[in-house]
Amino acid sequence: MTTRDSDGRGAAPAEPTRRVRGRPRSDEIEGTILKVAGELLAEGGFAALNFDALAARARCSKATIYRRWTSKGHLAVATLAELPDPALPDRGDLREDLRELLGGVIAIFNQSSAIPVMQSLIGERARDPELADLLNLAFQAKREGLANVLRRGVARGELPAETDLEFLMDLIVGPILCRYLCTGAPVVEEFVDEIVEAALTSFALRPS
Amino acid sequence: MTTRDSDGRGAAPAEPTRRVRGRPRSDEIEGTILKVAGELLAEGGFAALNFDALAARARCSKATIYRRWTSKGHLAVATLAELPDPALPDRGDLREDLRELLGGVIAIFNQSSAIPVMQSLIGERARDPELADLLNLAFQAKREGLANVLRRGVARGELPAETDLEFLMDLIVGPILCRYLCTGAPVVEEFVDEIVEAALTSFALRPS
Amino acid sequence: MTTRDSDGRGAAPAEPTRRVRGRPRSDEIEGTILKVAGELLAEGGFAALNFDALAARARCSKATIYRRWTSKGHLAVATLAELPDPALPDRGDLREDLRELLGGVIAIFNQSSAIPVMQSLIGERARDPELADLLNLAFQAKREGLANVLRRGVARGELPAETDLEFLMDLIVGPILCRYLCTGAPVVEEFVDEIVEAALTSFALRPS
Amino acid sequence: MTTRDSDGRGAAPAEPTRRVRGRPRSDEIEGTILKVAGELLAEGGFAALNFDALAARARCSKATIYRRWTSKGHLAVATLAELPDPALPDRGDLREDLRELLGGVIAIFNQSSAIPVMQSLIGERARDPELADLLNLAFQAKREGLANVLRRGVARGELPAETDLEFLMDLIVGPILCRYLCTGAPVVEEFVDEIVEAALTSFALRPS
DNA sequence: TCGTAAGCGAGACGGTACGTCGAGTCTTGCT
DNA sequence: AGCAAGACTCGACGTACCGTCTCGCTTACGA
Repeated sequence: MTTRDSDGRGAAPAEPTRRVRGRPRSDEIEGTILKVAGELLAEGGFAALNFDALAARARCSKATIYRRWTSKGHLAVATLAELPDPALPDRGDLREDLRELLGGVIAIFNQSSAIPVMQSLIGERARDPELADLLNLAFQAKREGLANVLRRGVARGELPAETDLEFLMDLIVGPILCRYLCTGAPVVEEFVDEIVEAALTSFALRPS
Repeated sequence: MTTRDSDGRGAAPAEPTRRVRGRPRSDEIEGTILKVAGELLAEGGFAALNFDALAARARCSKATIYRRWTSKGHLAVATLAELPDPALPDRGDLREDLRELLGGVIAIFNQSSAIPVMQSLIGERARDPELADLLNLAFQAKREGLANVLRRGVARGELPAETDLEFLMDLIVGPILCRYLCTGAPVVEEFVDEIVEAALTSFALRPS
Repeated sequence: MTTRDSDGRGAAPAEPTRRVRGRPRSDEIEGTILKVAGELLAEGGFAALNFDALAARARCSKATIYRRWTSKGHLAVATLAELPDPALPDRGDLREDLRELLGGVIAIFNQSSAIPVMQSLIGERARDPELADLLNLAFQAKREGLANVLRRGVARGELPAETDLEFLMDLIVGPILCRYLCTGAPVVEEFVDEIVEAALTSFALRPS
Repeated sequence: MTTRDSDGRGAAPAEPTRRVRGRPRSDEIEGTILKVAGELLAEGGFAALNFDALAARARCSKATIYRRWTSKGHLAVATLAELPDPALPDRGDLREDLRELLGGVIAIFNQSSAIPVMQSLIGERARDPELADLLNLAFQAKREGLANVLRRGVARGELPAETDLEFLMDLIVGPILCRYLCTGAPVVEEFVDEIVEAALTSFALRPS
């Protein structure tokens, strides 16, 4: 998800006058910038995401970057959105689905450089409300997979119909984020399993 | 808790020659700096904690600040440590104690400007490992109260003796931090109560 | 005098196949650009002659300008060449002719915005030798009128045949340029008259 | 003559509280900057006077330069002021004195890189009125030597008491500047001698 | 009449310099 | 030795302009 200034008009079907005047922006450059930005972030975290260095390594000019993303934060959010999403499991069992989904998520996080990036972005929230919104959107998107799994659990009768899904998600996601972002403690499969157990114990109708 | 470089208090018994050469440091200035730093942080977050501005408002020189705290991060951690600690409840009931303790904590956080400061500090973790350690210490200190309450619950037989307290604390603290730091959602009494209920449902021997 | 790249006027006699393929350049735009360029120069000097702003105000594209003038300097020289030339006097008396010619010149300069433009162009000489040549041509053209008047003075016997006209022109033009370009002092009729007197005193055979 | 923001208090005798607080500005750096600036100007004219390059070559930071001179123009004027002044001749004869003084001046100019610098500065006059004032002061200072020689000529009776010295100076200096700045023609001893001859023919009481 | 070469508006592009700002350090003279 | 003041280095920031380029459209000649 990039932050082009001219987007978000929302699903215009059969875009008739979509052809804008002037030279179109280069998609290739956009990809290169995101790739290089990801590399820089992986190498040295948010602090290393330096527009001068980025421009030099992407062989483009700073203006070309600023034309697309108005700040380091926006760019970092965009690289975050490039992260792969884990496969959505659907095995017919809530416990199984949760373990698989969360296992996939932490596998992706553990072997990417996304954690320091997220930490830095949280630091930027304080100064840039627009970035905060962007970040919320990104978070929401990431939570959507979890919401789907839980909704299926409700449909299957594994969770009560009146379950407060938002709270349940906080309960599941919170401890993971706490380790990733605050304490820096390792997040492993067993930790996730314990969380799933605790959540199901608290909420599930038939704790198997 | 400041981070004087020449700490080591408590070691020298009967400090007779404690009188060092030269002019002694002014305690008054130290308090002023912390106060002003807190104001700046409250006004504009970590970004507003600018040493030039701070020196000007505290009517001291930058050197005087650096002599005490070696970086912005250290200073911010110090202001965080100035936050009051909630009273440690001990009513003989785990549920009551947890609700009171956590309620006190969120009351303090909700009416201070500590949240953006913590967000910023998490952002700094990525760049400064030394700061990360400092921050961990500060976190640990804050968790100590919770650990005490839980330990008393174990002693009273409300929790199994083999309970993984670290995990339980992650389970309790995680959702709160998740809201404070990531989603920015409000943290109210009801939310805390739900967390306590869920935690006790999962772990308590007699869920009352 | 513009600086079309496809100049070569005057050479081809009876240009039969002069008609090139493709859409011909718009003369109207050319005039508009020169007009707007003159306005910009008058408003803020050479620095204000900004191709982006110029294109916007002339409602044309930058490419259209660059197609005609290869640089800011060339364009500025072109606007300078748009200045009117004073009438060439021929009253049969050198003193009279000089006073009239020079009076006409300073009248034009005083009420145009050409001075800051010339100053800026002199500044560009240092960096762009090609522009320097262009500027020399423009200067030469402006001096030609003066040369004619002086040559008629020689022909009438008012000046010695062996007079170094180049030097005499420097002597006459120098003080005026000195004021216009260096000191910024006002250039009025009396000043010109004094120069003419001094020049004739030094060079004329019969100082009337 | 530098352009320190805090100067011009004018000849306070026995400056008592002249000692300002804080670290004093480094004279050494100031000299280095001026030297390097002169080199850059000599190498590539005003366009090469690039603050980044200058800072790199002078091994100082841009802020240190900006602290002293607020723009390229100011800095260039300062390097101009570093030019040596010719010896003030006083042989008791106006013609001799003028030839020697002007010969000295053109010798200095011809073997320095001051001409393109002056051209560029004239270009900047148009945009920066403050610089224009600075430049006028510098010009005035340079003219002072000539004014002294002429005043002595008046005192000796070689020039009429009522001579308009300002005009006479324009007459002498104008042609030289014209060549240096506008036409780029060489300025040699013979040219200066001709000017002196012409000026004396027009103004001197006893044209020797 | 229709193809095609050039002109055209729009605006993205790589470069380069700008002037500013914040961090952390250093250098004065005074206390 | 601490202190206020303020200069210092370093390096990123975001902006602006230059001169070039790439689009898709328009114009008018010539086949």
